[in-house]
Amino acid sequence: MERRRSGQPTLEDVARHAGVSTATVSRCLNDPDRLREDTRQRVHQAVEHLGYAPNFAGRALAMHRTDTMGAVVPTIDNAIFSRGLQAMQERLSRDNITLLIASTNYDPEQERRQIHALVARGVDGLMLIGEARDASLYEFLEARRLPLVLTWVWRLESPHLCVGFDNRVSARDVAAKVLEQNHTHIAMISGITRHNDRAVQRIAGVRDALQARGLRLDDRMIVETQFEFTAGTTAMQTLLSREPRPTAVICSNDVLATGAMYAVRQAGLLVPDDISVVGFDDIDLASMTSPQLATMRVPHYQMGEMAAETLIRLRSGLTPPPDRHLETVFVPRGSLGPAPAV
Amino acid sequence: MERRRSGQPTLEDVARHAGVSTATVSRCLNDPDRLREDTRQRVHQAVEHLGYAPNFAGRALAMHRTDTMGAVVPTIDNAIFSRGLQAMQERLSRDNITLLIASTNYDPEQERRQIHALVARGVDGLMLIGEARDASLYEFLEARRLPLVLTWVWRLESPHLCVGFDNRVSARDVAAKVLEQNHTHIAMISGITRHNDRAVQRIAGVRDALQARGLRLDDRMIVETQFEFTAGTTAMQTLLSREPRPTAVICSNDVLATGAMYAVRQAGLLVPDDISVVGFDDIDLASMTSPQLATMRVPHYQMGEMAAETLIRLRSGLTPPPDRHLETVFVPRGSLGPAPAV
DNA sequence: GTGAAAGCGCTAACAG
DNA sequence: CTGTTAGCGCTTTCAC
Repeated sequence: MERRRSGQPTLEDVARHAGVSTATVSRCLNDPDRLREDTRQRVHQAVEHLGYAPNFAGRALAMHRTDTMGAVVPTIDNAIFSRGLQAMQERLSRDNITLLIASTNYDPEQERRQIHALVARGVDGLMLIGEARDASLYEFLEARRLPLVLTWVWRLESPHLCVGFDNRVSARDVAAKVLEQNHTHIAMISGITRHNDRAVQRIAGVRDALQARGLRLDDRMIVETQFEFTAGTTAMQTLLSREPRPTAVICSNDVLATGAMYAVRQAGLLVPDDISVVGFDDIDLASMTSPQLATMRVPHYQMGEMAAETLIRLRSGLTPPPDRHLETVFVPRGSLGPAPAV
Repeated sequence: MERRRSGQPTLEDVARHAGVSTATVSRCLNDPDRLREDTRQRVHQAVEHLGYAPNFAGRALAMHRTDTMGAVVPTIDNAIFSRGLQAMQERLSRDNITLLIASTNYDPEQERRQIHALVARGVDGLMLIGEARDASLYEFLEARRLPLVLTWVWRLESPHLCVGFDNRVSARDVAAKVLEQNHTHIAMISGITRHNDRAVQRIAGVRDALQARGLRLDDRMIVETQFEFTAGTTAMQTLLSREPRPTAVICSNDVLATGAMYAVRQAGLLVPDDISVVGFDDIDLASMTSPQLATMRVPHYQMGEMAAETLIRLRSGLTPPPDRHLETVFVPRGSLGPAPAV
C-alpha cells in the first residue's frame, strides 16, 4: 500500500544520508548537546545537502503540541488591536511559537466558529478579547484544558484569567478628568453594547463619575453606534441637536472621537472652545488629529506581551504572572478644554 | 510502550462509540454522501456525545496539506496592510483555510526567517509583499513548489505571480495630478528605499511625471525616512527649510503625509494654501485629517481577496485568475490645491 | 456501503 | 552516545 509521499525530504532521508538513525537526527535537531560532535556534523551536512525542513504536522502529532497560539479579536482592520497583536507575536516568536489570528466582526457566532477552528488546529493556547460570551464556550474550552487568557479587560471578581485594565474604572477616570474642567452637560458616544462587555463597562464608569458629582447621564445623551469614523460623525450630529447641547462628549474609542470632532467642525463649531471631545485607547491617530485628541491611554503593548507570557507559562504548567492588572493613563491634549462660560 | 495520549476524543473513540470503523467516521466527516443515512446519524450522535473535534495535525499528515496559508507583511501595527489581510482572511475562511500572519518590520532577514517558519509549518501557499528579495529565497520556495503570490505590486515584466498595481505608474499618476495644479516646486517624502521595491518605484514614477514636463526631482527634494507619523513631521520640517521651498509634497504613504501636514501647521503655514500635501494608500486616516488628504486609493480589499483566490486556485493545480492587475484611483481632497501665485 | 490496515513524518521510551 | 520501535490521529486504497 505504497502511498504518495510528499516529495519533501524527511527525517528518514536525512538519517539514511548521514548513516544514522532517525532518532539521532531528531535529537540533533531538538537537543543537539546529547550528540557527539562528529555525528552532529554528519547530520547537519545531510540536512544542508537535502534542504531538509522538518514537517510540522508530524512533530505536532508526536509531541501533542503545535507551538501555535490563537488570538481571536473583533477586527484587525483597525489600529485598536493591532499593536497588542504585534506585541503578542513578538513575545511568542521568542519561544518559536507562531500566532494564529482570527477576527469576528464583533459577531458572537463568528467568534464561536473561529474559536472552534483554532482549537481544531490544535493551538496550545487562546487569547480572547473581553469577557462576555456564552457559558457553553467557556465550558468547551475548559473541558479541553486549553490555556486561556482574556485581554482588554480586568475585573477583580472575574472567574477567568484576565490581562488588562478595568474598563469601568478607566472610564470613570476619563469622566473625572472631564468633570475637572467644570463640564456639566456631558454626553457619550458608545460602541454597540450588545455582546460587548467593554462598551457596557465604559458607560457604567462614566455614570459612576457623574453620579459622584450628583449628575446624571441621561439616556438621550448616550448614542450607541458602530466603531467607525463616519458613525462617530453621525452620532455627534445627533448630539449637537440635543437640548441643552452637551459641552463635552466622551467617546468609547479614538476613531469615534475623531469622527465626532469632524462633525463639530462641519457644524461650524470649535473643539474644544464650544465642545470638548475625548477618546479612549490612544492609538496613533489620537496625536495626528487637530486639535490632538485627549484620550485614555491603554497599555496595548504590555497587554499583548503579558498575554503571550501568560499563555506560555500556562502551557508549561507554570503559574501565570501574578499581577496582570495594568494601568491606563489619561493623556490630556487639545481636544479637552474647560466648559464654555454660560 | 503505552504513550500518553492527548486526552481529547479521537476518531477511534467516535468509531467505537458509534459501532463503526474509523474509515466510516472519516468519510462521514469529509464526504457524508457516501454513507447510508442511519450510519451517518449514528456517527453524528457519537461526535456530538463525545464533543469530538478532529485533530488537525493528524489530518495534515495524512493529507499532505494543512489548509493553512501564510502571509508575511512588513507590519501589522499599521492600517496599511490590515485591510488587505482582513479581506484575504475572509476569502480563505470560505474555503475553511486559516491564515497565518507574520510580520517583519521591513527587515529582509526577519522576512527570511518568517518565511522559513511558515514553510516549516506546512502552509499550502504564501503571500508576500513586493518583489525585492534574495534570489535564494525564491529558489527555496520554487524548489518546494509552494504556491506563491506577491501583492502590493504588479509589473508586466515580473517573473513572479503578482496581484496588485504598478507602483511606478500610480506614483506617476499622483505626480501628474499635482502638476495639473501648476506646481513646479515638488518634493517627496519617501519610505526607506533599501530593500523596498515599492518605495523605489514610487520615486521613479514621480520622476517620470516631472521629466515629462521638463522638470527634475532634485535629490535634495527627496527625504527618505521611516514609515511613521513623526518621521513625516521631521521630514517636512527639513523640506520647509529648503530653498526654494516646495509648494507641493508627495508622500509615499498616508501616515507620512499626515505627519507632514502636522509639520506645516506647526510652522504656521496652511495646507493647501501654502503647501499642498498628497499621500498614497487611502487608508481610513486619510479622510479623518483636516484638511482631508488627497491620496492614491489602493485596492486593498480586492488585492487581499484576489491574492487568496489565486492561492486557492494554485493549490488545486488550477490556473490563477487571468487579470491580476488592479487599478489605483486618485482621490482629490482638500490637501491638494493650486500652486500659490508667486 | 463499510471495514481492515498501511502509512503520513516525527518523537520518546527503552535497550544496548 | 545511538539505534530500535511503537505509537500520535487521520485518510485512503483494497477487499468484501
